[in-house]
Amino acid sequence: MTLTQLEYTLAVAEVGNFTLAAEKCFVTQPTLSMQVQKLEDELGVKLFNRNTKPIGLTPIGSKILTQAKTIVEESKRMDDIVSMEKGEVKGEFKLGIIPTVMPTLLPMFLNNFIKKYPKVNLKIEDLNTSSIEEKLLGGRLDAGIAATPLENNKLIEKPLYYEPFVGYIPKSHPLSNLEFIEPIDIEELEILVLEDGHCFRNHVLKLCKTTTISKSFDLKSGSFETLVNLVNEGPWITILPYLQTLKMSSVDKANLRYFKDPEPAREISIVYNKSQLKLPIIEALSNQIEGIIRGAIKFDNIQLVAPK
Amino acid sequence: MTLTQLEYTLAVAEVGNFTLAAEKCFVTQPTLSMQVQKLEDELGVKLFNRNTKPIGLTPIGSKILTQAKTIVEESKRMDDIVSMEKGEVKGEFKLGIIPTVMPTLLPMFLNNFIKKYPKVNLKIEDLNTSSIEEKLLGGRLDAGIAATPLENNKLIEKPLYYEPFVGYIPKSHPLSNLEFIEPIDIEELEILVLEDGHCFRNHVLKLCKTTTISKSFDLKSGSFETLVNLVNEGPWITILPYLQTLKMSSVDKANLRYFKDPEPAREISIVYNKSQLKLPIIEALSNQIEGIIRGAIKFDNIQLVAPK
DNA sequence: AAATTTAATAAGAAAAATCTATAATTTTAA
DNA sequence: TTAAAATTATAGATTTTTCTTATTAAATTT
Repeated sequence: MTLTQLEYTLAVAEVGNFTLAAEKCFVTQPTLSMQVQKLEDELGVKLFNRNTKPIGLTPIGSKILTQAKTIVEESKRMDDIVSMEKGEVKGEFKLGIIPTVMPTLLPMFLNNFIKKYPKVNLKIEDLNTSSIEEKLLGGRLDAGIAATPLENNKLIEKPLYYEPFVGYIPKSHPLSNLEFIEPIDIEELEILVLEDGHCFRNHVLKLCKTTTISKSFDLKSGSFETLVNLVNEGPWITILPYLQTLKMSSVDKANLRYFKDPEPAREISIVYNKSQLKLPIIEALSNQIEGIIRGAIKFDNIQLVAPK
Repeated sequence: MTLTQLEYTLAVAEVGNFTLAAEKCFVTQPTLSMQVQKLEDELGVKLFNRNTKPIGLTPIGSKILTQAKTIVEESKRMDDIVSMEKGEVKGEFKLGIIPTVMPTLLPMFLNNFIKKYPKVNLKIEDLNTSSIEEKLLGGRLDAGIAATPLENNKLIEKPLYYEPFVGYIPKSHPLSNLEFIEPIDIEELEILVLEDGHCFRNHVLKLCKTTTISKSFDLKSGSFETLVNLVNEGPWITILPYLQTLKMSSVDKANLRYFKDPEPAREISIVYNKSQLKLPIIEALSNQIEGIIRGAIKFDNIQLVAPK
């Protein structure tokens, strides 16, 4: 049994086809077929059922493949251990980012990061907070960027920045006359928030000290753009995270009303597993983001709002 | 990186010497040296410090070797999965047995077992109950034989037999006149028990409803033989497990006094991890033991004494 | 039923793992 | 301190394994 055999076998199980699997492994189809056969011979069991359309696993095959997966995964960690110890910033890095941070933060650092660390193979995915926690614990994610504190003692949080909340209030609304707003000004009925599942929704609801939103309609949107457009057309207001307001048109910007000091804000952190593998990449990433944010957010006096 | 390279490297770390490691791996020394070098080259780090007398690991080497160990261990499980699924009784099997069971039980089944299942490579170790639990959870043991219930919900217990307790009372002692004894007859001061750490000690103390033994001397012995010899010479009595009494001399046997129905007894079980790998071996082993015990212990009416 | 896709087989080429022989180095002992 | 012994590294030959190309066989699609 060799690691190569296990990798080839996993590829077949994944794509359900010997020819494609061979491509994926950068070898010819006979090579891959023979290695899979050798493994089957050595173990003395058929792993695949070659008769079905996408090639299927035999019952014992699926148990063996599960084990093969853990062996291959453990063997891939070897490189991480070396990079870790050498302090090298390289290798695959799976990063999850919550949707209310992704569109504003990612463009700010991605380009520079991949130029500065070309050996890092970033895999970015948008995930809500609970998926991030779950995948981090399962080792299917190397780090996440989320609103904190999470109060999960199996994960490490390193705060990156504090992002103030900003009110978006159209001219037609009475609050528009105020120079600075306060949480107490806002009534639950008039505020539009993101659909359930976004922690930013919780932030806003918490800020306004209300637990349920009962309106004459039900809004399911995950985009701040939709919210802003709706607010422009109706009798409502909404609350945005600061970074979201930077790229707005100057017309929309006129509708922004900042909170009175101390400004309510959310804490955005990079979150990772206690195993601490890939620490060099995590540090490179967080330093880069912190550097960029220092130029974008001037935070003097903020009041933290928890996401949970 | 290949599994072979990892195995060779682990062997060097274990024996601290390339030449011996090569022998252990059934290859020549240059072969092993070159493979270790290839691994070092591929990872880009020196794993061993060749200058020290027994070859030592570099700091990064020791981290890599830890990972190598888990990879190799996981890959060895592959065969177990196959045997498991095929129901084959073969492969390495690490069994821990508590010291108060080992000397009586082992001779009863070992010879027959290795004849009947020559493909099983039994590794037997005497371990106290807590070591068994710990090693089972850590995967360093495949099964244990111990007094139960353990009340550990991460382990599975399968009772093998119930072993009554028997009093050993010299003629000089007043209790010697009774045909059957009862727990209530026994005073804590007159009973000799095994040293701390043996669960049989707990059994006996529990039976006699006493928690501490305060004597004019302190006995540290793990052997029933010592106990019996002491009892023969002094004003004390002791309690033995039934199987221990079978091979006694007829002189000593005359000092045995059985308990009145229901006889107090301990439960001896085979204990194993929930992962249930190696179930075929576990079943073969427990069937064999049960079969043999059926002939040795006729248990009618017993009263279970817990070990904890 | 013909064409296409997909997996298995065969035979040779390339790569690798291993061996024997030997050199270099370190350790031990005189 | 030097000679002998033990241990590791290197070199070249040999065997084994892996991989490729070419082809066959089987299954699926048209």
